[in-house]
Amino acid sequence: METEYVHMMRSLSGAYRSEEEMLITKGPWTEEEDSVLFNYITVHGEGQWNSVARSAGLKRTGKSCRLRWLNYLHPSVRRGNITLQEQLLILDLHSRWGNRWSKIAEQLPGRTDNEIKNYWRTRVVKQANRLKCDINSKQFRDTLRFVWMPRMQERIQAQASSVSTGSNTEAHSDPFEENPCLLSEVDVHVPSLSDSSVCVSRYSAEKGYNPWQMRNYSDIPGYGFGGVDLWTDENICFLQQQLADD
DNA sequence: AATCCCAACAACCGCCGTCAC
DNA sequence: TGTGACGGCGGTTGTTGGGAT
Repeated sequence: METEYVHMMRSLSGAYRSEEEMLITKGPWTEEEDSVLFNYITVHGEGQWNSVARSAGLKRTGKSCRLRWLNYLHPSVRRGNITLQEQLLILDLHSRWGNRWSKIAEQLPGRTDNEIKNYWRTRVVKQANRLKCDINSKQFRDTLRFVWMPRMQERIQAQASSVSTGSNTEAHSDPFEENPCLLSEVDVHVPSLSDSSVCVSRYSAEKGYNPWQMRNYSDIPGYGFGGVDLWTDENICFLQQQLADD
């Protein structure tokens, strides 16, 4: 990221190609810039980003304004940790669509493609690296889809039932909690999860687990979730075992 | 208290598709 | 049909804050 210092040095060395380029500010947005952009878009609306930058008097590129608005200033942007439901949905949709971040983001209300991309890289890719596993390998993808995701689903159901019994103290700021149909709505638009359920059964049978006889996933060695973040050492260890078994 | 390391996130860059001229 | 401007997208990098040493 370019600092004011670099900016100044480039100016002095004549590294900028034009007067206009010299005036472009880079790096983190200030509160004042945010305020200017927000007020301008509130009055004039989105689009025509280059003219937004010019007309609002911001020394930013149109692209930079667009990104700042979409990823940070837009009223619908949700801040805070990615919930279990969202994690599951990201894994599910990524298994179908790959790195189509913007498409995946469309299915997660208030989440941006950048946020999802960051989640994927900092959590999932990192864990794959820890497991010395190629993130694109069939082995890793199958394990995620047929072992990991069902575990998450169980966890979500457990969480939901604890909500219904009043034992859950978490704040209800999660759109999926407010509207549990969201997950199934997504399944209307994309291939159903049911195909993976069949495979889960097949996979479990191969591993000697009968999902229909199991009262819960605690019958699977290594099952258990500490906090909302699923990528705990314990769970990674479990994944490692599954991958090793294959 | 100082330093190092790493995770998380914000922002930039380059490429590509679209559209107007 | 060619070309330039613009916007969207995915990949990558820089910054920062917090925990470990």
